[in-house]
Amino acid sequence: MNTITARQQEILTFIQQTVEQKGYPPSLREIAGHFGMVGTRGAFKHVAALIRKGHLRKGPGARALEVISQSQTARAVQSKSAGRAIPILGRVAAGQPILAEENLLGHLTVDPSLVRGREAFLLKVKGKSMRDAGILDGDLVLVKRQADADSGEIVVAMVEGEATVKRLIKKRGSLILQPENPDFDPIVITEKDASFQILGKVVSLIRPVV
Amino acid sequence: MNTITARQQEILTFIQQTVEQKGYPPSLREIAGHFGMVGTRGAFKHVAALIRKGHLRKGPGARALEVISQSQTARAVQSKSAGRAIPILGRVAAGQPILAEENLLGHLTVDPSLVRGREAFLLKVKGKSMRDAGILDGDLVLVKRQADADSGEIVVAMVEGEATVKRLIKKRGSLILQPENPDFDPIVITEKDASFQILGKVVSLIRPVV
DNA sequence: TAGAATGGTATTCATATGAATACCATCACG
DNA sequence: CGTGATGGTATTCATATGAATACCATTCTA
Repeated sequence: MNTITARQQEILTFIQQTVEQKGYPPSLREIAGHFGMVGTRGAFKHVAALIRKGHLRKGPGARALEVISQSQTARAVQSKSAGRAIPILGRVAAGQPILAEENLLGHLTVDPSLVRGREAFLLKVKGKSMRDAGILDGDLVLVKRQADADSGEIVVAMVEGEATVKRLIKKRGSLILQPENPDFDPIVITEKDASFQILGKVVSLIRPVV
Repeated sequence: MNTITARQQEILTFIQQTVEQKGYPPSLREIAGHFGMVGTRGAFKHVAALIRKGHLRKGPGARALEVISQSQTARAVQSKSAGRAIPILGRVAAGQPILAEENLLGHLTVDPSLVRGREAFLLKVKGKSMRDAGILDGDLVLVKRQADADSGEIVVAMVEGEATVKRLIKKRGSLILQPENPDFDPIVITEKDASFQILGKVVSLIRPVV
């Protein structure tokens, strides 16, 4: 049941590659066209078989194919010897894509176990506001992209057009960005502050001494 | 022209996250629904603006949105990149080869720029004696193997059968291992202490948060 | 203060797309 | 030797989806 035919593997690989390359899966007609088929029925049957065998998932609507096991195993295979190149950001300007080129300081290869699966970036920390959490000026924090976080977690957030690293405290609906240094004051986020945004959660730290 | 409004950034982030999570972009109606809009026109205009500003690309057919700058760097993130697998040591027992198997906790892939050329290992730090240097319990220090070091550098040294991380101070021929925490006392090395040995110099630090 | 850009509601339309029906060829397998 | 699974062609159909027209409120800027 879990066994897959050679032809089905071809189809699956093509779908996988298209998703990897363009960010969205091919339509049935694109699959059929790529393999020289005339109608869509052939491609449809293969896709149906792959869904039945658990290699694909189908969401509602058009072009809603999600690749299941293939990408997961591919990721697990990568985790052995190779690393992932993570972009290093110096600053994060408001109203721009986070990974805008002018902010990019370079890339650093990081062990996949530190960034399992998700989009991530490295941010060069400025200032000493998180000193007592062992995060010093110049450290690189590895940030997993997510729009929310749990209370007590250390996050990177946009406040007044600046990306800042603080501990997030949720208290009766209000948000506090808590520094880990008595010389600094907490930042309280009022509900209506639209400029506030959580960019991600700090999942690791890398300090290039010297 | 390249500037993006806050709302557009929200939309772009949502598209980005959906692609990242499911492997295909949301439809206009899914975007509209997620932001509480009624029709598709609002979402459509934002998408059009993002295409015009170069942050998205539109292929032929339905649900064929490709995220440009964001996903390209995100894709670069996914790309494999060469790193060096560095052994992680939990403890270092006296009178044994440093890399003895029983001490090995595993391996971590590290960017080559952090360990240029030399033999290196990662040591899992125990205790809080280097707290004020931002080295916390559980951190991994990346150690470059060398038998000596300059005064002021942070080193890993064997003292009384234990590997310890301290700042090395050289003073008129005598050696001091200086903690970075007032709760701990410096260790003074007498010249004839044969059990003392510098294992290497700390060149980087990696903290796997959580 | 006029005008452009943003960010919408309400509605409609053309079509790309998934899915179905009917039929067929090949191959493995008991 | 029949039977089921695979892998198709040819054709049709319902609809999810992108895109358009018309209109409006707000904000920012020249």
